[in-house]
Amino acid sequence: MATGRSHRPATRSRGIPEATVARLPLYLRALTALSERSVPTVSSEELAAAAGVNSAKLRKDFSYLGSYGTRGVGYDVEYLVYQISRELGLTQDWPVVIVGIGNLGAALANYGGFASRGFRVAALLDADTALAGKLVAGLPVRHIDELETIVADSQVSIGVIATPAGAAQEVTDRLVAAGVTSILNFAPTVLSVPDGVDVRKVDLSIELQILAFHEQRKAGDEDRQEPDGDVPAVMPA
Amino acid sequence: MATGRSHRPATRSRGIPEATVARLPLYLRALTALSERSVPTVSSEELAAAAGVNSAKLRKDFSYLGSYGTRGVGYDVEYLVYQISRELGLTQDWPVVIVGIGNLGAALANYGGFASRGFRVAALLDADTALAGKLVAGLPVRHIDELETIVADSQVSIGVIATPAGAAQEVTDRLVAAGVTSILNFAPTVLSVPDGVDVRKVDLSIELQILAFHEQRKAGDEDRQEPDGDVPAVMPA
DNA sequence: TAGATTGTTAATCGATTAACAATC
DNA sequence: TAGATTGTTAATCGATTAACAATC
Repeated sequence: MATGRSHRPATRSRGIPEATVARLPLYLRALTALSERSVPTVSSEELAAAAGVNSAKLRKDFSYLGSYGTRGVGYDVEYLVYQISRELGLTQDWPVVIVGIGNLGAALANYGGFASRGFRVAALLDADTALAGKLVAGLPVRHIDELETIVADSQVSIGVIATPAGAAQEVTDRLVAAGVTSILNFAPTVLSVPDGVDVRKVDLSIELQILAFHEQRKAGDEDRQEPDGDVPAVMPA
Repeated sequence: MATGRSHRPATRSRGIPEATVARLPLYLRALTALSERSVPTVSSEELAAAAGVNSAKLRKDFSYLGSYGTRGVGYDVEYLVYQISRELGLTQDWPVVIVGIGNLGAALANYGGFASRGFRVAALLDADTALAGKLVAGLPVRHIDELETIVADSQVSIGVIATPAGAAQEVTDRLVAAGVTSILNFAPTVLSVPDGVDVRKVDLSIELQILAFHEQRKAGDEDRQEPDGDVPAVMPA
């Protein structure tokens, strides 16, 4: 979660809360849909509904970006799309490499939402020499040994890891050494990285376990009269 | 996020914080690794390091589960594995259906972490009749029209959506109508569900955008002298 | 007993939300 | 002007963290 040094000039008080940053893409998606339907303006209430949050939260979030709305009217859709895109850094091009072109890596390479938002797949890398040259999503798979060259040549700063867990740390180390400073990790491992490198993790198994927890509670509430709270099968009463 | 009614008997004060629930799978994974190496006990400090959190947080988290440690000694690995598994509901079997067997759906079907934690793929479903019968991860793809029967027959309460965004809401409605009460959504859409149904969302595009935001800030700190803060290309100076 | 480490307290921090004055 | 809706305040809630007494 290190965000680098924070010696911001008081341009206009920086520091957008993480929770807000995480919701900006949600707003952007809803706004893009409105834009495609040529809707000119939208109220916080409507937009919040489309994004699945409450409107007070949305207005608070937007207040960190500036005053981009008009009281009594709402927000100009196009203008807000631009402002949020700019704030998120999507007005520039972000070359990414995907490492590990198994089922998941291929799925990611084919994912449409990539290109549409300033992200460009600079290369697909895999350790399996048998894969080299094979086309996935129109791009040739290249060997992992080309990692350093590609990251340097294409100025890649974002890496996506879709390797097995066992390979993830080594790949991370190589990416970081080559100059990558943001990593999206799909491998089920905790990665260690130096300060200044951001890691985000996507973990199917964790999400399912969280669902199971809540699911179990629902079952406990209804079926049986609660499968016995805290006391495990170890103790007498 | 609805967790159903909460008329808990004061068994021993329920209500594990969401943030804690979300970390239990992390601890469990670290503990499982220790268990495989036959490590008998572990301190909060060691386990926290392995899970990538700080030890105060870990001890606080565990305190919600009960007093499963021994002062001066640490935690018994096997016992803790069992307690956390039980708390998460992983001591029972959870049949899940995966809907949408494209690249991503296939990747999910092949994902090993599934079976290892009480999750069992009850069926793979797709709307494409051409896919029907094809084996993916050893299971035949079945037509989406079998959804209702399968959910009922296999007592499926968890559904995984890996369809295109356009199909996700309809699939959700059918899953919910058929009795599914937990949904893991990989489609980039906000789903609406009735109370009592939990939805968790995994969104590649959102994760990348969050990384881009931080990446942009790093670049702004070092390269240029900050790409001009708030004032867009619209205004003069 | 001395050393180690848990479980809990209390302080702090960050996020959410309702309410409403400002203002289009 | 009257109605609508933003932007902001302030209260509340939940999560994090350091510190340490309890206790093995």
